[in-house]
Amino acid sequence: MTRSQLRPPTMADVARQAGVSHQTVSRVLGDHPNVRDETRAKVLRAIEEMGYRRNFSARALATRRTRTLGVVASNTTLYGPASTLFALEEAARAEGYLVSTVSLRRLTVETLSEALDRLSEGGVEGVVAIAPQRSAVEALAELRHPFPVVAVGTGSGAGVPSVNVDQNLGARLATGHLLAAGHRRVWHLAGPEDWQEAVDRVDGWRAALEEADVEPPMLLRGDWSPLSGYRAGQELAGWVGRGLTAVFVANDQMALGVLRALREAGVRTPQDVAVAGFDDIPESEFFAPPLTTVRQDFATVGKRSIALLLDLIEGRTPSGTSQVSIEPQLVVRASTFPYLPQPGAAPG
Amino acid sequence: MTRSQLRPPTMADVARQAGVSHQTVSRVLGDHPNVRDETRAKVLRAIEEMGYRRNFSARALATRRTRTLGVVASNTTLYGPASTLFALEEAARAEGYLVSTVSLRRLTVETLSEALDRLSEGGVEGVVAIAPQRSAVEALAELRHPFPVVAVGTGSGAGVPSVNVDQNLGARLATGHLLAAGHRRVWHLAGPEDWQEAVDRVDGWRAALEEADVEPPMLLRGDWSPLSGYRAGQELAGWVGRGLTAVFVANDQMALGVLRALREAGVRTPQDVAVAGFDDIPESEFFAPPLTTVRQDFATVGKRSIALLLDLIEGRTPSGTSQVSIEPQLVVRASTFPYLPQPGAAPG
DNA sequence: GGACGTATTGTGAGCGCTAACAATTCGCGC
DNA sequence: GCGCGAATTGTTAGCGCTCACAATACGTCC
Repeated sequence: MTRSQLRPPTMADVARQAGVSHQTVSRVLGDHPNVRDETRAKVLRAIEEMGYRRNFSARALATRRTRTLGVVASNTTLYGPASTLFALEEAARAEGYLVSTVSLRRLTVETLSEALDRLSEGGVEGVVAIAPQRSAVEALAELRHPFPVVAVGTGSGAGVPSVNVDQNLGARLATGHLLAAGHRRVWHLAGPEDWQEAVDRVDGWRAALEEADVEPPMLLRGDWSPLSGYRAGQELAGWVGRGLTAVFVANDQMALGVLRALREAGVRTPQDVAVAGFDDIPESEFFAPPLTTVRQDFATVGKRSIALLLDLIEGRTPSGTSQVSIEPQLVVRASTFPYLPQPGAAPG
Repeated sequence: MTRSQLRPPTMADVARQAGVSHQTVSRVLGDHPNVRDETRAKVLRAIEEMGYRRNFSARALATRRTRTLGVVASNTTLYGPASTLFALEEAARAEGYLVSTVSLRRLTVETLSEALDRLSEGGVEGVVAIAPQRSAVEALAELRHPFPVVAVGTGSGAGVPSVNVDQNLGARLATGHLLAAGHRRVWHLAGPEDWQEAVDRVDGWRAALEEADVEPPMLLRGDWSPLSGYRAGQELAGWVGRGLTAVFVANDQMALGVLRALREAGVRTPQDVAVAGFDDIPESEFFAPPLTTVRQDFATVGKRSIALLLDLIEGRTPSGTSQVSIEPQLVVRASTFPYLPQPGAAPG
């Protein structure tokens, strides 16, 4: 780090300083075996002295590899997408890849297409698309891109390689848990219709009821937000005493709103109405009361997605058929069982 | 998109097909003015036909620009970092840059240094480091890197260009609000000591009290988590009736835990104890009761950070002196004023 | 001591693009 | 019909690296 010149030093500069050829420098940097220790030391010293760093673009051009993956996501401040994003980056890093992200406010054919173009121009070797909206799924299948794409959260129906948590199973776990606790019927506050996850959770809920030979009650819709949950909760409160004793809410944020609306209406949870959520956001354990919910293993989603994408990039796996499914897990807390876990009892 | 060959088509291929020189193709792609319309059309047609896409690495090598920025962050599943990340990417995209992210579990000198190295190898032209831990700040100042770095959340003390929300002001707003509401003293549940933001909030809290000629009560510490807030809340509950009527909690998640502990202890909020938080996470409005808190404008943080970083990259601004400060905003809800906003009244 | 195999180092040719400059074409006035 | 400037197109060098191959050095064995 002695000299500071306008142009950063090149491999040739280092080679000259070390008295070797540029190729030998390349070998040292590439950890090739056939370099004499003495030579290696000489080269490393020169590199250190000059503060040399290998030029990314030149390397990428020569090797035809950028070692960069792209991720397209939306709603990245929500717990689920943020966790998935984190897991993806960590998994990619473990495989020696860098991740370029494009975060969309809204996921439409246009924004998705634009995002893929951008990433393409940015030289990514493949893309993971966190695309829970159904519209996005179709777009993904149709759009042309010069690299493989793995979808996350699209459900397994699309003709695109994808990785998903089994939402249907999660919904059945939650609903089944409420039925097993003795509730005759279980209501459902669903997410937006154009979200595949919302659809799958509705299906799972319905399946669990039908299996128990119960007629599904009226379906309520929210938009994932606490506010929409609050409004639905006010409506639900009107059904207390008329057969409503248990609600399965499609995510924890809406469940928070439901809990609040019920409380305001003088309805006790879980004594009068039991409430279960979905996602297990970190706050759920501290809701009033602590929320029974379904936990998704985002770390595994990230790892499997990257693994699948790299398989596709290396041509190890035929595109189009690969579908990975991951099991969610029921977390039972006081909102469905008064005598169960209090905060602090479960790991924070 | 007619032919599918092993090697993707190059600019020379397109040129041949269009019957022009590769440089003309380059001009068309670069939107140069001096190209005849007819020629441009010919070239565009060839590009379309062959599904040609400009090679990122070659372009970057020739121009010496990757148009990629790096971001180092930690705790990216928390609302604050996630929001900042989102804002940064959006701002960078608006300026024509792609963002590569490295998300750390823990921010230490080693992990930070490693992250910068990775990003450097990834060819970024500059880096934004979301580094709220004080240890990270020192590391940033010392580490050598061949590109400019802008710090976010480090406070303005470090010798590094940085962008910060004025945490001290935010704490004074919250504390002052409680004092103005008639509380004699205001307690404080602080964040971890090694977070600059926690320190600044403590300072602001103290300043507001001193200005009102009030002796600061005992300081409590948490780790930002709801669980730590819950435990602190249990302790606080013991002080009710002995001078405790108001608590300023250093973030909303801990405030959630405090609210829960107080409720369990039979302490009413805000009638017995008023509680204010910090961050304004989306859930705050639906806590029981809705939480008074301090909102940070992450979108502005993102925009200003990217603007500063690009200034540094272009050499428009001398490094080392630039400090940007952004004002936070008090959001008053029912946890400090019983007759104030109910959920649904404020925008969702 | 010479031949042969192996470890080590060097050389030359791209990778696919842009920048600088050279060459050509075109339009127009006289 | 010629000359000139502007518009348009082509040519030539790299950008800094890796890959394939050539060259050299070093041992070892008979």
